[in-house]
Amino acid sequence: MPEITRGADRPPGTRYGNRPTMKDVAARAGVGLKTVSRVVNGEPGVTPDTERRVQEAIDALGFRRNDSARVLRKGRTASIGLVLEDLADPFYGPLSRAVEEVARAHGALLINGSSAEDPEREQELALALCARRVDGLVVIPAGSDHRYLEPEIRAGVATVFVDRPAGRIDADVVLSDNYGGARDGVAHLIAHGHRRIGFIGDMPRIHTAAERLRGYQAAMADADIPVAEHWMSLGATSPERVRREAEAMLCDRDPVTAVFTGNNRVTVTVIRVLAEHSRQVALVGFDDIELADLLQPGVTVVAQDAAALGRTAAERLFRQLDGTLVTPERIELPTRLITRGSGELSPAG
Amino acid sequence: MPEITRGADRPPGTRYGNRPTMKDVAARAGVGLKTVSRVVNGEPGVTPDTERRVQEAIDALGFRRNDSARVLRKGRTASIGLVLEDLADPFYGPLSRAVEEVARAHGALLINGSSAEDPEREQELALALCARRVDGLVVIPAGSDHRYLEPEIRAGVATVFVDRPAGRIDADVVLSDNYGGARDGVAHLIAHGHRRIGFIGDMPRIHTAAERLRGYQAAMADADIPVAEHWMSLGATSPERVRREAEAMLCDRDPVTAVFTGNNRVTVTVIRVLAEHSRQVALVGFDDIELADLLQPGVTVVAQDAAALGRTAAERLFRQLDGTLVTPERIELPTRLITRGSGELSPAG
DNA sequence: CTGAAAGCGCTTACAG
DNA sequence: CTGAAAGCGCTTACAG
Repeated sequence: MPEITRGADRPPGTRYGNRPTMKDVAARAGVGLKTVSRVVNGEPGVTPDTERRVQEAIDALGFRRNDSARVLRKGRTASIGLVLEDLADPFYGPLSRAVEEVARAHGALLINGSSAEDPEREQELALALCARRVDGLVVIPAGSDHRYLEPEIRAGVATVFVDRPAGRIDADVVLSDNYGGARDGVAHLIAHGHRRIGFIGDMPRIHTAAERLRGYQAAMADADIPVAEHWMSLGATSPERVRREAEAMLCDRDPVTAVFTGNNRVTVTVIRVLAEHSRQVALVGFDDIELADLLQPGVTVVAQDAAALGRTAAERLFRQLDGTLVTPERIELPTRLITRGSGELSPAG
Repeated sequence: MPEITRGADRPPGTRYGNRPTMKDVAARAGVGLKTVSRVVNGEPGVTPDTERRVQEAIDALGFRRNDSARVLRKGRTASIGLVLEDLADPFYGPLSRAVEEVARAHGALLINGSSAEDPEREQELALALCARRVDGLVVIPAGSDHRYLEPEIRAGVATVFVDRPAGRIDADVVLSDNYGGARDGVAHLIAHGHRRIGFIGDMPRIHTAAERLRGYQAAMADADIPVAEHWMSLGATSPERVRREAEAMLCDRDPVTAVFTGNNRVTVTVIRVLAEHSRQVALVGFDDIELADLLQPGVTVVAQDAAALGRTAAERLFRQLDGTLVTPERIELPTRLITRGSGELSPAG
């Protein structure tokens, strides 16, 4: 096993000082710098013999082109940034993967960052990515004011917002039909005889949460059902809060017979609460969840297509970079109601 | 709304050509380049008055330092790469997030890439990241020969392998105790009276799959239970194959009374098969899965701590970069048996 | 077919 | 306290 030299053994600040450069390759092959560049980049105009000599020098020295230097000269970095809420959330995994696949198809790398739903952290991250001169940015907004990105967009950073709209700037946005999905989900509960329906969602400043609540309210209004204030609860999706709210709605003097949950995290907690509850309560949740079909009853959901959101956004990003796209648009992807049992329970008593 | 200039309106190849540089700021503020650099980097030795003038020029021009250029001069890029199998897999989300958090604490960005379990793609990705001169690389290996990374490691790229060991090179490795976890899980089934226990796992070339099979075999041997060849199945984790194998084991003339599943994807499919099956069959799965506690029966699992794997690996990576770490080590994190019902069923008949 | 010079946007090392 | 020159490792534009 060859001794592997670690950072510690090298003079500080010269991590790559011992890396061979094109200059080293040129010297060894006895050719000019530009000729090495030609060989490395597969450009034409090099005799087979010269090419062979250069290639030998490359192999002997273990040369690998420094793309950072290349980037500085070329302008484009062939990398894009993705700012999302939390990579660990099962909703963002597929979205992120979809963005990555599109990036890969365009020869670009993907830099990921989690904002943890903190607007300041979102901004810090997005601007750090711009400082690295990513070619484009896919942002799932945590904040509601994105004017800080205007100079970057003007300087040529392609930008697409996903899942939630951009705040106070005109930009490409790819969303799910949150309003329509929630409205359909709640209408489904109403169609099964429910009138006392609770809504538990995420913090009201999050666009998707507000839109889904609006959908709930529209469905209730369409059916002429007056909504009690305490049937609606927006706030942090921590299990503690959701549990408290769900229990309150269920044990009220005036208990709900069905609950519509505003996202996957809320749904999971409410399922737990309902499992401990004696009376059967209907449930429809926004976002699909794994194994939803195997629970008793199966969980009826309004599913959005996370991968499609990511794919659509990334494709628009690269079309911006192509110059094919000029006018910002708002794209809305449909949701899908998947019935599995929990949403088809009729009101008890 | 101000007109936003898109890529299309700019001469090709000069995306950032219109970005102000330190030189522009210097000219506008009437100072030298180095003075701008001092202000931008918060270095001492600038009069308050000069600093103010420079700051004004920065704001007026909308200057943002080009970190790509900075990196070229400084040596370190303050970015690390993570090569994993699939960002969309619920196991890798938390792992990835944990790596990101550690990177963030060290002021570094994270570039993610999915190998899709393809050794060639792993290599291509890892080398592309090296060409970008990431400071370090966290790799969840798809391949079994990582000698291609030797020149990079020698050149100073910190490297840590996670989840599976490196192949044919000496490097830091952070693993779960796959062997011990599987052995304990199978021993748990044996303790509940099972002797006919099936094992369905991932492809044998994947280290974790092989180790878990070894754990299964050890537990069976410890209990003096001879293992029939057709009780063990390693292969692709596609639902089709897993379903076929599970059904074969269950409907055999000599059916198993319990199944040990080798990872989360296999577990999910086997749960589906068992749900359709008339006879109750015990199940213990490797990897925890969401909502496992809410199924009927709850799913007993051998859980690994994905976040801890990521955190541990990333921390070692930065310790390599500090120079605090010199000798490659193999770290094994414990697994945890979580009993929820399915693993405590006794053999039927 | 080949290469010397200039430059990408910064930082380093040094001199005033 | 301040700045001119050189250089990081490439590519571009040009000349031979």
